[in-house]
Amino acid sequence: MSLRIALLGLLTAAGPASGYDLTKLFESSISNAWQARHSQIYPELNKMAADGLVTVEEAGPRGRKTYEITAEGSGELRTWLLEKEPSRSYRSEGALRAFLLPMLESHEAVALLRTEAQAYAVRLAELEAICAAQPSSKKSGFGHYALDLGIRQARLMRDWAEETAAEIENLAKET
Amino acid sequence: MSLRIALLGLLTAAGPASGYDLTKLFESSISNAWQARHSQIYPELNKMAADGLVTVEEAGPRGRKTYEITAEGSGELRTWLLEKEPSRSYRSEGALRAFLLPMLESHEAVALLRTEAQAYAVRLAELEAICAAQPSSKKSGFGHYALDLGIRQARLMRDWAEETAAEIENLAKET
DNA sequence: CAGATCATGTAAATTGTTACATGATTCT
DNA sequence: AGAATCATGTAACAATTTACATGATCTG
Repeated sequence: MSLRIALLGLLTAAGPASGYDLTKLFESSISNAWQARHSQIYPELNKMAADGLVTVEEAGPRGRKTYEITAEGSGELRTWLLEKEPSRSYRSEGALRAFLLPMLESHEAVALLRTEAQAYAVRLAELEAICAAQPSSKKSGFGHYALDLGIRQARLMRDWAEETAAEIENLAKET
Repeated sequence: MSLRIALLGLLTAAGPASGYDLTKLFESSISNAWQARHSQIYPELNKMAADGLVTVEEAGPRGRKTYEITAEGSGELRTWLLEKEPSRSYRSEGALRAFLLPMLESHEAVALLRTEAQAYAVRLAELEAICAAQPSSKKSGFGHYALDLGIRQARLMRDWAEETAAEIENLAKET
């Protein structure tokens, strides 16, 4: 379901687009929130067309097909946002690693955490660059809130990894 | 792969356990990091036994089977932690909702965010209660770091939802 | 003894990843 | 002309969810 919602959202935010365009939008615009490969996107778009949520215009060079959201599609999206009970379930390899940290030697755990902190610092810088590049007029456009959330999350992970590394180092020193 | 790792981790943290026990441990201990249903856990344990990562003792009432991690299993877990490049990809319905917020009327978005903030406040309180109940001796045991991370994340979501609701409310007032 | 809980499984459907396959157009 | 990129798809496999199915043991 969420894939379908993400596609409807992108078609709302960016206007008519091809599967190829949407694949790239997944990478550039919404990758903080959801991911999908073209092999999942193309069949889903065809199903959505069959369900009347989008229209297809088969034209353009290289067999390009352009999809456009229909009124029914917009309705579906609104209903999902306003009426569907959100699923807050969460899967994260990073959190799984956090759970397992105590089975490592202190120095191993610290090294792992420092590497994580570094990776999240890089992501944070990337997201902040995107944010800075945004014209202030777009401050409330699509993606703005998701970007803010992504920045907060990257900062959280960086800080958590750094602080936890320091904490474990201190614990190790005491003994 | 991550399911297998989570199971090995739980068997390391909690000692020998049945599939049923592990199903409950997923809910109580590691739900912040990963989730799995019994229908996924039982077959996976059998595969792991076939691969020599755990041993099975078929005994106990009601056909209960007890699984114990082997040296090979521990090795697999350590290798995963220390050598596998972490995947930082992330899927979250909450972030998807954040992306889509601008398509709603201000008052709808604000209502949605306030509900989210409330839900995350509840989760935060639950996690903090678990943390407070923990004896200080367990401060560095399994789950401790994951719990800290979970608390930070719940707080982040609550604050983000609240602040964003306030921001949208202000923007709406200005016009 | 009835209801709750313990305990294990399988099947079908959905979702997501990786790999395979193909051809058109544009750019240098 | 050759390389890069645009553009679409399918197939096989892996992971996950939901539903179906069954029976043992404990508790009041």
